[in-house]
Amino acid sequence: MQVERASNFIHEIIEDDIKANKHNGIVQTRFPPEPNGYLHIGHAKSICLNFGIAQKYSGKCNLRFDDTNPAKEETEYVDSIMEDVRWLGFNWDAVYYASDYFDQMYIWAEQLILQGDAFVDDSTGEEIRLSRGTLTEPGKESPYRNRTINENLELFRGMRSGTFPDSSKTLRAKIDMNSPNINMRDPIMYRILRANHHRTGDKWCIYPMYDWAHGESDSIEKVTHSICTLEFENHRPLYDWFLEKLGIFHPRQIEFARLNITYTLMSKRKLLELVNENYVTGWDDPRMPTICGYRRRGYTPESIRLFADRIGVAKRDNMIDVAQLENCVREDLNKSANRMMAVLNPLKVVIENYADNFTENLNGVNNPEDAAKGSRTIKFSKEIYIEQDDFMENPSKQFHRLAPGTEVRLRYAYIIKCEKVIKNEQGEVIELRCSYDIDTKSGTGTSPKKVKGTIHWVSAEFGKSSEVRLYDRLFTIEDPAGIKDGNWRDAINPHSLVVVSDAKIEPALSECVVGDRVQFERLGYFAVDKDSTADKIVFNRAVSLRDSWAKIEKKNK
RNA sequence: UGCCGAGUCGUCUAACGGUAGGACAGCGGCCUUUGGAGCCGUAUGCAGAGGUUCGAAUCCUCUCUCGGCAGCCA
Repeated sequence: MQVERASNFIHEIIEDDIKANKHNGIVQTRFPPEPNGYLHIGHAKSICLNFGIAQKYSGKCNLRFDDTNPAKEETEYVDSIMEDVRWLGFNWDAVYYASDYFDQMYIWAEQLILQGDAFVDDSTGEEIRLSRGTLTEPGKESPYRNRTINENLELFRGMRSGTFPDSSKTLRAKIDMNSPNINMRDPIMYRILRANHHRTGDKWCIYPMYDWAHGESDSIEKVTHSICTLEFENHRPLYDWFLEKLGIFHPRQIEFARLNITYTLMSKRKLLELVNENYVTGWDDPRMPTICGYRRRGYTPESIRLFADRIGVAKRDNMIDVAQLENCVREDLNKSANRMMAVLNPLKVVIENYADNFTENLNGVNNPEDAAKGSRTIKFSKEIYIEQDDFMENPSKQFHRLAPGTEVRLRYAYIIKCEKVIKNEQGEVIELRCSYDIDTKSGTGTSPKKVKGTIHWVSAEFGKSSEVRLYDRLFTIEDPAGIKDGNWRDAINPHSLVVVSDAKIEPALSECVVGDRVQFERLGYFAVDKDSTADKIVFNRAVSLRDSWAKIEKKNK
């Protein structure tokens, strides 16, 4: 799909730079995830932005794992991140790891020590916290701040070689404890931490902090535009300070507002908790806002890219209506998904005047939006299932479906009339007896008869059984992250998953394979889940169709 | 209370001193063998107050509101 990229303030900056021949007109970006969790749709926004810029301006975009904290990072996450970026449809120019640069960073750290711009601090974590000051009060200088260059160098080498216990010392940039920007109050560059790193193993016992690693990694990669989210805005002075002190290639950091979606949580930490506390079945649970969750649910990469394009990029905080995302999914799937028939809540219908043991082959169009998708044969028989919702014993005037004595068209088949309603002892409707009009067969064009409604159905004889999982928003309130008093867990929607264990599907549907996406006519878009077995295929509802009847019903209440 | 940043329809997003436009959501209608899709129409917005200007969402001043920052996380 051709995604037209709307212009935004970052594109403008880049276009100005190109015009000014900055960096000889070269554009280099990067997507820098920390491999400590799965990617979510917020990352997708960033991925589309960074890779999209590379495409638009004939530049390059790297994938770089920001793996400076071995305590949290795992190879499992690295693998999933690469899979998700590829699935979204992007190819990186190179894969790098911040850990690839540990040696270079170490050399640069010694350079700063030599320049008198960094020192080894023996203060404890508590002491550092206390001396940092507050938002309104300046900090106090560490008593170790004025060590000699040689002493600092010796101690720092000791830190690296494992002479000192974990957390007993840090390397700090020597900047300004009075700075109104707390990030500039002698920020920590290295901490001593004996942890096995997913790539460097036990080679290092000191690890660089984000601020000390990020800009330097960008610089090594000659990133021209280092795009990150708003919470790093206050870090930019420090980002620039390091690069200036080092005198190395200086990328420009640009911040944009991260994505928020209604009824959705977007923090990796909270998503991890949802997984660990079994509120969902895993990172790829179709209710999760993760890339793999959406993938499993049936969303397409195109739909997510379209969404990223539609929502734009700016600096103001935002809360995107989840309907916006769902609309993108519908828009894409409407074009690409084949139509099939499935009945979620079956109500048996016996067509009394239809011959016993007779069947007919009907023709169903696979996709009215795409003639190339062809058609299929659907078998019709005397006993069928229709949707319980498509029958109403005492209908309102606006109800266009089946009711006692009324007529409705069966999609691709005949017009039937409800002759008799059969109920059980509890008074529930369990079966309908209908008659069909042989002159109304679909496609013949011979019948002058018009009916207002057309409903879907599945042959009782030829249909198959299926499990269908209906997903709804995971949270009951628009901004679960914004809950002040109380727990976001309280806002979890207890009905976010409804399992239909015995849905009836037309035979062609049972031939679908995992990942296939189809439209169940009049119901929504569904995707075959990986839990499917040879005996039972499982469908996930990606998104329902727009339901104007539901709207009418709602209004009448 | 310090610093940084942001305020445009309900929600997003455009406008670069010259008619406030688009998308989603809403509403009304058309069409329809999916109450789908599509099509048409429609309401709602420049945080406030001053100023500069022939003309301000845009430039200036003040005010208000919201967000971020006090991890050896990123």
